[in-house]
Amino acid sequence: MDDIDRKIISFLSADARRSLADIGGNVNLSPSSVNERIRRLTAQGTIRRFTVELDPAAMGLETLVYVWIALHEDADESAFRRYAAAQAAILECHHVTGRWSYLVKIRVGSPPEIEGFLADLKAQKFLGRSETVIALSSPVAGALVQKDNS
Amino acid sequence: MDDIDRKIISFLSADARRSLADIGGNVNLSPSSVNERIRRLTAQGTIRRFTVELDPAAMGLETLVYVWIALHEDADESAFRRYAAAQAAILECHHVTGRWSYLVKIRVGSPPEIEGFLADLKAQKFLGRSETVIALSSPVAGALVQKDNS
DNA sequence: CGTGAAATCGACCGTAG
DNA sequence: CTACGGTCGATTTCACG
Repeated sequence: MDDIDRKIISFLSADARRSLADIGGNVNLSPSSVNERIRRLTAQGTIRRFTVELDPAAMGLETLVYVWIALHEDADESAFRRYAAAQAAILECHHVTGRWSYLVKIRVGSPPEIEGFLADLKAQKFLGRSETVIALSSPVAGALVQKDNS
Repeated sequence: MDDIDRKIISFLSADARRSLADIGGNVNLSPSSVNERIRRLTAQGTIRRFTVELDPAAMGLETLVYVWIALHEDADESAFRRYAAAQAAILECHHVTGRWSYLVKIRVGSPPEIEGFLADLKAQKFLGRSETVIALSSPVAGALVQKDNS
């Protein structure tokens, strides 16, 4: 991982379809050398995948919500993790320090859908207490990328 | 936005380098038709960009942190938004409902670096109160994609 | 890491439904 | 308005120096 690798990653982040020749011109390397570096970065997992960033509104996911969760005291924690991974609406789920045990980030079409999400969590007996925080606007939005289901 | 568009987006999400012919074979369309649809999805902004998903550890960003922020009472809110957008460590910044005004998601190399981040926020006179939450592990991690600085 | 050849791919056209 | 097939230039890829 040298400086050239970082530059290549930066170029690919901005536009993953730029040609090897184009990238090579910017880092003073031949197309095949750039190709070899990308191949290596991908093979060793530094680059996880080539993907597309999507517009949440166009995907019908305009409402961004964070839910703090304290698990029900006899909830199966690994079952909860599997549940979280399988739910399409759950973009992130983190085990966190502080008063709550999990922080879950979800995207839904509109605020009323939050209720169904919480109801399902409750029906699965995972939920102890929770606190819901809705994002009103996002000065820094974060990329919307579909979950990796591999 | 029909069902074929959604399938194409799903294929591109999993691997944005798949050939038009390959995708076309899976959705029963000719390569040029697939190309036309991707071109349209990109032009209308549904696909924002082609990019790469990165391994946080390989990028030296193993520590994921959420910071709740209540702005200093005479902080310039739009200046804060510009600051947030410019900070490389800030992956997301949302104006939220509830007791706090902003929720900020950052990634740093290690926990000690959080202190510097908070100190800078304070030095800029943005910070009223704050509460820091560290992610211990992430059952559903969320894609790491470099910020779009366009 | 660079060069050059070969295979593959994507961009563009006219045309058709 | 969207899909198709064919052509051409560009791009990736591979063996070799």
